[in-house]
Amino acid sequence: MVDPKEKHLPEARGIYSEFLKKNKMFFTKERTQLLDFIFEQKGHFSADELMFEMQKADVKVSRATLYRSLSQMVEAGILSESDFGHGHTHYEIAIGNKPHVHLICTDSGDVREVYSQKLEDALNDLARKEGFKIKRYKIQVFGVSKGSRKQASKL
Amino acid sequence: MVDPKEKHLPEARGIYSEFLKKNKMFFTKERTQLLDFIFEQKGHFSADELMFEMQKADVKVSRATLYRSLSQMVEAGILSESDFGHGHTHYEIAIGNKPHVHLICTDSGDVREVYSQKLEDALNDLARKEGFKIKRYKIQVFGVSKGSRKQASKL
DNA sequence: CTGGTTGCAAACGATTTGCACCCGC
DNA sequence: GCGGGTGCAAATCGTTTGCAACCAG
Repeated sequence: MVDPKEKHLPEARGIYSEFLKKNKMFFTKERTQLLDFIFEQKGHFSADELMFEMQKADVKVSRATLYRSLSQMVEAGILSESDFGHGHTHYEIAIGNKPHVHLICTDSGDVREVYSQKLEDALNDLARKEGFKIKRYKIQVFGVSKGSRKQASKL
Repeated sequence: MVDPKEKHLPEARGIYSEFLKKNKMFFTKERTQLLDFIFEQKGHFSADELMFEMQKADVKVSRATLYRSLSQMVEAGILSESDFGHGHTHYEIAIGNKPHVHLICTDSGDVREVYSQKLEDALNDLARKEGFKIKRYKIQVFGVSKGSRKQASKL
C-alpha cells in the first residue's frame, strides 16, 4: 500500500497537465518538481512537512507556490485534503487510492487509514436516497486504538 | 428535529457542571449564559455567528470567553465540532443528537444532516475489527444536492 | 511578445494567550 | 481570601495575496 503511488505518477502528470491546459495555465518547472516530489511522499503530509522535506532534497519552491499548487492538485482530484484537528491541513495522494476512513487516535495522535466496502455501500445508499451526488467524502473517526493508551490525562 | 434541544438543556447543565467541578472550575455567570444561549441555536453555528447573535440578544460575553467555553463544551461532550471547509469551525449540540452525516453541497454551500443506521453499523464493525474504540466521528460528504445546481463555474 | 507565474513580504482571519482586574465558592 | 475567570488587546499561525520581476508557449 505504499508503492502503488509511484506507478500513478504518470497518470497524475496527465491529469494535472489536462487540468492546467483547461484553465489556461502552464506546466511550469515548479509545478513539475512539486508533483514529482509529492509522489515520493508516503501517507499524509502537511504543507509544512513538504516544505521541510523539499529543503532537505534541494527542491526550491516557495511556500506561496506550494500552497497554490496544492490547491490546484486538490481541485484536479490528484490530492485530497483532511483535517485531523492538528491545526493544519493534511494532504494525501488521491489517485489510485480509494476513499477511506481515518482512524485518529486521540492518545497517540496516530492516524491509520482503513477501507470498508460496507461503509462505502452505506454511503452510496444514503446519497441515492437523498438525491445527492457524491463528489468526495471524508470520514474521521476519533478514538483510542488498542495499542496506544498513553499516560492518562483523563480521569 | 429542532425542538429536542430545549429538553436537553437541563441534561447539558448537569454535564457541564460535573465537567467543571471535576476540573476545579466554576460555573460562572458567563458560562451559564453561554450554555443557555447555545441551546437556543438551531443546527450548526460558528463562533462568529454566535458572537453576532449574542450581541443582538444582549448577551455580553467576550470572544475570548466564547472560544474558551466552546472548547470546554466540546471536551465535555456537549457540543461537537465540524469543519465544512468554510475556513472556520462549526459547532452543534451533541447531546440527544446521534452522530450523523453532513451532506455538503459544493454548489449552494448548503449543509444537510442525515442519519443512517447502516452506516453506523458499518463503522462499528470496522472499529471492532481494527481494535479501535470510537469516541466520536465526523463524516462529511461533499457533492451536489439535487435541488441546487447553481450557475456553472465548472463546465 | 504576452499573459500566466514566482517569490517575497505583507496581509488575513480564525483562534489563542498574557495580563490586570474581577468573582465564585 | 484564594484560585480560577474575564475582557482586552496583542500575539499566533496556517494560509492567502499584492506586486515586480520572470518564464512558458
